[in-house]
Amino acid sequence: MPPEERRATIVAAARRVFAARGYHRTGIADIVREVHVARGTFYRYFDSKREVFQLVVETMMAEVVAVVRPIDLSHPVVPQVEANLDRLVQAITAEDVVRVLFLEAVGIDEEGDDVLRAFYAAALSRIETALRTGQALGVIRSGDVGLKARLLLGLIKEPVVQAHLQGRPLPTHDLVRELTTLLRHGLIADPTAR
Amino acid sequence: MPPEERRATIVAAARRVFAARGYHRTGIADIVREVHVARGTFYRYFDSKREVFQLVVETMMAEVVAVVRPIDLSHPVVPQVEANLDRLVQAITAEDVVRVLFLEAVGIDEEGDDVLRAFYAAALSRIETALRTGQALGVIRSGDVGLKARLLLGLIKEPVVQAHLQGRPLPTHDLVRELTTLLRHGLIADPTAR
Amino acid sequence: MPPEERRATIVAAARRVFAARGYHRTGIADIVREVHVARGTFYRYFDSKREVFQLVVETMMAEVVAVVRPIDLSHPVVPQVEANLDRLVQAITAEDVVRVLFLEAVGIDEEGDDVLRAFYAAALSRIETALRTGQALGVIRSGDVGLKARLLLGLIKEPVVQAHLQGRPLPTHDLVRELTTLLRHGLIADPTAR
Amino acid sequence: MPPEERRATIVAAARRVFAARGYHRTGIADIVREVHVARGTFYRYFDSKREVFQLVVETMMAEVVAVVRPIDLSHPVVPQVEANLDRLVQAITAEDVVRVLFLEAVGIDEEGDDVLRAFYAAALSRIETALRTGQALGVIRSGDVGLKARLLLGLIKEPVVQAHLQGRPLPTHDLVRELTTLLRHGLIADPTAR
DNA sequence: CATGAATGAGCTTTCATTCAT
DNA sequence: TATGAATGAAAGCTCATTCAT
Repeated sequence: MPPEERRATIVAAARRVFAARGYHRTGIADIVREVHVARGTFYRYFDSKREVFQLVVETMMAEVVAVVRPIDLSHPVVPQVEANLDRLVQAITAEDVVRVLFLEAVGIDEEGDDVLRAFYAAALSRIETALRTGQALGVIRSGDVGLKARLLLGLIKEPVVQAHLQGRPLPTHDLVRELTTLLRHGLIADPTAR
Repeated sequence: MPPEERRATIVAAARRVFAARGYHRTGIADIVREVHVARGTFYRYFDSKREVFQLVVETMMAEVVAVVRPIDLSHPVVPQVEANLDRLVQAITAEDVVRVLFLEAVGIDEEGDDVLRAFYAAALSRIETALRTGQALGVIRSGDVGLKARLLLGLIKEPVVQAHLQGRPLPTHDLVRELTTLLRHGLIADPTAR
Repeated sequence: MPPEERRATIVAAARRVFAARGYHRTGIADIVREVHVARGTFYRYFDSKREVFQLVVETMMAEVVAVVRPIDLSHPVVPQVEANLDRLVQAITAEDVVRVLFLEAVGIDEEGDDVLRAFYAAALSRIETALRTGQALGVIRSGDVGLKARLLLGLIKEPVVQAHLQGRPLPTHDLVRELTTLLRHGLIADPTAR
Repeated sequence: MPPEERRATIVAAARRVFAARGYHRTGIADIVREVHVARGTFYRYFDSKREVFQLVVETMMAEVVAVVRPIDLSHPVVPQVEANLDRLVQAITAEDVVRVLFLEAVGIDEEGDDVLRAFYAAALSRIETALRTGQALGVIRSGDVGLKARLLLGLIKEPVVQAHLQGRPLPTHDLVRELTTLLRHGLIADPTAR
């Protein structure tokens, strides 16, 4: 098996195990058992447990980010935003993403927290930019975009996390509908326009 | 030092250490060093590290819950809700509460997750009841209260968590204002009427 | 409660607990719980767990020894020997004596082993003296009394220990009868016939 | 070093240490120091201290049992019995066997006691069968074989244990001779004379 | 390059003993 | 004298990481 492929296999296995058991309860033993590879082999591809975990986390971050497409202002904006929202919820609803990215990735160590911080900073900054654009276009209520961005983040993240915790499936479309309704009549500048 | 006081001292120290280092990076050694007490003394008061942690978590849950007062429908509702919100945000903004309750308490073990699940279930159920009352009074938009409750939870939790992660202070009043604005024009049945 | 009485109460409790749980599984906590006395009080009367245990052991040794009465050669010997045997078996059949003296007292530490050694040395020496007297009287087969004494000891101890281990009661009189028959005639039915 | 060999080395070391210091005074540290192996290595091969100890005990039991060969009734019985006796005494005279099997194995925990019980039950049952055969052949005195078996056990075990306790060597052949004499004729010189 | 046995620091927990009250 | 809270050494065990084969 070519190195890159082996490496990928290990990451995939690690992802599965981390998602199933969490970071702390996962041992290298669990990962190598899953890949059918010896312990030593694992350490040929990664320096530490921390490293694979970080890789898994960053892969997930990339996946989530990739799903959000830039808004093309020369086309109707709302459907694009809704499609983004839909894909985003879809992406973060995946069992392993919720568990690893939202529940396990936090508090491992300083370095891990840095990466997490950077991820959320980037996400928030992107939302803020979008909001500012919206304000300039007069479709987003004026005011502090920083707070608005964080509120938006919570609107998306929390239902997903709660559904995971309670072990119930989350109907993506219902969530998006409820969410957009909330946004339209609360965040949209001129609700009477509808 | 009377037993109850000593016990409280240990819990307090544990709370500080867990908040500073997280559950997994905290050793009994850290806790007893903080209280200036011998290892054995810790185990006179608690059966295990898990037990103190759970106690700290449940104490925090109680603190958070205690802050939310029942709404008296014979008085104006909005100020009461806003006061509740204000106190709630205040309570969960505390550094140690964010870290321990929102970031560390998750995924320790099955029993811990059960407690957490129960906590959120109770919180959501309380929010849902309030929403249903609001719907009956015609001040809350109709529709699934379950999803609405989760959205509300996210609106409150996420800004707090983000502020903690980014290490920035959260201006409670700004948050509450922003939040109520969002709620008024999004969740309130007929914004034009007001 | 006068000191001597208290001391005795503690020893008695210790004896019960040691008999029930063995030396290693017994904690000072178990003993003081049994006497309804504080830990500190225990240490006012004894220097260590080892010390009470040793006291219990030595008490038992004394009890066992006390039961064996000197043979009066001016009276018929056999009934006296049989009465001694009977009392001896009775004494060591007591649940606590078997457990503590025969099973737990061994291997605690060098000092404890010394006491045990001395006990058995005294017992064996007493048996040897009796055997020698018997030989002089022509009622005991000639030969090494050392070995004979050890064989005799085993004849008495082992059935008691086995009954304890298997949790079955030991019919004292049957044992003594079987034992005296063996001593009188051996186990082999008709040696001359072979 | 091949795993089986390493495992065996550890068991051998454990056996030595348990024999020298007893179960309770032996730490994993003592064992691994003896094998020149790290603590972790020990736990690669055994789940716990209890487990190796049990293995050592059961190995000894097997060794002792293996030494006793079935009697072939088509050949002279007495020499076969005496050879068995000789080998048996030889086997249990080994310093480590006496200490571990006879003195330390008792009272560790319920499971250990079960194994011990089973061992003695099997041994006694084997002796009883032999005695019954002997009775059928008319060479063993009639009467309860249960008690007789326990007496026999004591005749063999006790001299060995005593020799160990007193730190004196036990002349196997003398013991066997004395023992067979006792079995043949009893201890009393001339019972009919009285 | 792959293996898996070996490592050892570090963890939680126990418990005989001490000592201030 | 009696108390029981406090002590801390030491135990058994885990697991991320290393390294000889």
